[in-house]
Amino acid sequence: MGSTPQQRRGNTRQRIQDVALELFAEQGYEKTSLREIAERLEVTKAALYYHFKTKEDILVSIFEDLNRPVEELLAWGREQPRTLETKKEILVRYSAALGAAAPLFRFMQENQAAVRDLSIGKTVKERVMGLVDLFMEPDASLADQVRCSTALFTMHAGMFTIKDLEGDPEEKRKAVLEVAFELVTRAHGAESAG
Amino acid sequence: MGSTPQQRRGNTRQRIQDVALELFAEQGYEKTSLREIAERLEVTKAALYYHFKTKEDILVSIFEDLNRPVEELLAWGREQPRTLETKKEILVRYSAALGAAAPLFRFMQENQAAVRDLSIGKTVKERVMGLVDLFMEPDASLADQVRCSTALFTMHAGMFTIKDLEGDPEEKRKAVLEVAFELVTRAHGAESAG
Amino acid sequence: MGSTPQQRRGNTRQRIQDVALELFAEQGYEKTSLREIAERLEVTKAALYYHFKTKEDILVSIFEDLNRPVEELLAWGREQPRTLETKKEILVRYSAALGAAAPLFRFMQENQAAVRDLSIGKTVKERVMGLVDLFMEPDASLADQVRCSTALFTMHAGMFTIKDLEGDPEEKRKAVLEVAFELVTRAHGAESAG
Amino acid sequence: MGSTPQQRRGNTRQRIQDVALELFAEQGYEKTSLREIAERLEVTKAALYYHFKTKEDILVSIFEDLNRPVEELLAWGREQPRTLETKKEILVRYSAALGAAAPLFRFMQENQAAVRDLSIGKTVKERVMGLVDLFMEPDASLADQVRCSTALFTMHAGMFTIKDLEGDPEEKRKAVLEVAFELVTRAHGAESAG
DNA sequence: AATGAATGAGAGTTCATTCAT
DNA sequence: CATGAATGAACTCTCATTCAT
Repeated sequence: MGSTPQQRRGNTRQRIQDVALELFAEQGYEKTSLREIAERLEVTKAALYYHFKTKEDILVSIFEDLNRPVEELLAWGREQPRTLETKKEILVRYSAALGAAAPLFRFMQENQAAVRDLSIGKTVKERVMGLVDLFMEPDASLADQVRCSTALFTMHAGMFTIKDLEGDPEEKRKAVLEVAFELVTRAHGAESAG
Repeated sequence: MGSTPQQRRGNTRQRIQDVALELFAEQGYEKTSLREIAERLEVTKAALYYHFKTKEDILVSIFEDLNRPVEELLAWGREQPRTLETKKEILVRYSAALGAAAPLFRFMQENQAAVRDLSIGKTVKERVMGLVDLFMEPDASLADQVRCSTALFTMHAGMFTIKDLEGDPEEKRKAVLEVAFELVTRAHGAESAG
Repeated sequence: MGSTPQQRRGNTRQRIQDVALELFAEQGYEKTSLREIAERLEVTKAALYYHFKTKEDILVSIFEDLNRPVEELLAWGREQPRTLETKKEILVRYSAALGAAAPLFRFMQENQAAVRDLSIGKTVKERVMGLVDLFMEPDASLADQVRCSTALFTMHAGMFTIKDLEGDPEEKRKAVLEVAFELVTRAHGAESAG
Repeated sequence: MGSTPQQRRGNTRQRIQDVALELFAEQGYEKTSLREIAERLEVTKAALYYHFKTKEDILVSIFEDLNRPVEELLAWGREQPRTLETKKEILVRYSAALGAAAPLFRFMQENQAAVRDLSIGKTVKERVMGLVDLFMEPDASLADQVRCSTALFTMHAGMFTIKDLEGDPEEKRKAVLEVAFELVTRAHGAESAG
């Protein structure tokens, strides 16, 4: 059963993306060869090149597809009032976005050096900085800036560091969110109170 | 005068490590070739093999040298009473250790996928988990476990994420420590108070 | 209005030949890929295969079309008396034939190695030798043989070497013809006078 | 007894150049693969890359070695008085230079398109134009310019076109020279007489 | 303490070509 | 009249590694 050659027709592009992301996340970008991807799909390397211009292009296409929700979140966040409620809502939504594209974000977390040198590097950096900006008050102290960065980072780390902790995944996600809330709340309160 | 060939004699091993670490941190482990290292040192690739058995061995030797303080910190921490004071002292010392070997830790942070597959991967993971254990109370809640992980992670992130923030490096280090303190304190207080 | 898809209908074959020749002349036969040809025509590679059996077949078809006048000139020449007047007339007609299919002859001049290995190679060589034979007296001295070859070659060279010289193209063509006349005349005179 | 591996040591670079030139001249630059060169030498492709940076670099190195006499001839020619005697002497010397590096010049003649796109293309063109300049009087008529170009071109053609004519090679070389003399003499006389 | 010469394996990429639709 | 999808073979080039000297 499964996927006969006939059934596969027309979704090869998608299947390449799926397998590639799986392998990129598992082994890293550099260590994953196109031969490996092709073999796992039972097509030839040349078939990959029918669908994508380069190896990098495979990653770019994955990124563009899966990163869109984050992009939208960023746009949404920029139009909201800078309240604590908004910030919490952003964290909740971000957590959902990360969960929905976990392999991609795990990959980016674990291959920062590789990603930095790729064409998506610039975008990734801008996205992260854009999000941190949504949490940060204009005149935030250094410690508060660290708190906001850390809040975001905690969630990224939650993708894979925390996965070694035992416990129900959903509860872990909540725990991560709780700590992120805490950090952002503190950073928020400090300014509005000060 | 700089370093004439004569002066260099006998410290080639050290120079290889320095250049290798620099390049590993800059470009990643996989993307750095032995040719590149050799060229920058103006020796041949074969010379590298006189001093090190393999490419991986170069990294291992760097890691063994620069990770020693962390190893010692871990040993020390395990003999201390599990007080909040101890935990804070560990954070202070860890911060110093990270600062002293910044390129290595930046490298490990940005190349987690590569490191994981190398022989040092297991050790690195144990080291991190060992440190987190020093902060964690035996019956800590999930949220507290996240707090402790995050405290450590905040410091790693401080190596490179925070470097984009403006401000005096020393003050940034303090700000990072402050947030880490906060997280560990909360995790500590929750248990002893509960 | 240019060439809308509708207008293009039915002359795709011709358009392929045009674009292919243009690229072959520009970049050489080997360096020109079918992908490139197809892209420039905004059709798929498979479309090329609807009209031509192979890449080589494209070139063959171009050659067969554009070389016909030379073929006819050769046949005509063979039926004429071997006078100096005839020889000059052949040169004049050959010059016109070259001018009318300049890109093809430039291509052949600049890609002799490639042409030689293709199926047209044999024909091309026979054509050139056939023409030289029309100039050459049966018992011509070696120097006269060289003169006749050179006369023809001068005209080929005129396609592209001389194009770096400044001056009106039409005048250059005449200058080339003049020199070719000279060479053929000398070779002719030597024999008839000797 | 032929070339045992021991005997080969130390002249591999030279042998690569020899075999490469042979194949380039035989089949063209593009159609000659590094695999082919390596196989004929019974070394691996990687060995070629120990001695040369790229495929193109192999050709460049051959060109630099074998083109030197032409370079020197050009320099010499520029310091001589612009007499007919000088021009003839240049032709004689050029003929010798071409004969000494026949495979290279045959290659360049038959692969003009490929050569043009390579890094040596510019140099080749300058060399030819430089030589033609040595023959050309400043105010030469178009026909005389063609004569001078043709004189040079005749010699290049002599490398391979004329090789189909029967006769002793040395006598053919003389015949070619004779025709070249004639062309240059006419171009020279026209000006000094005019 | 180091080099020169080489290798085997494999990388990413491109090519002309095929064929069911 | 043409496309979409794919292939097999080949390409140039780079890599970590070896070893006699």
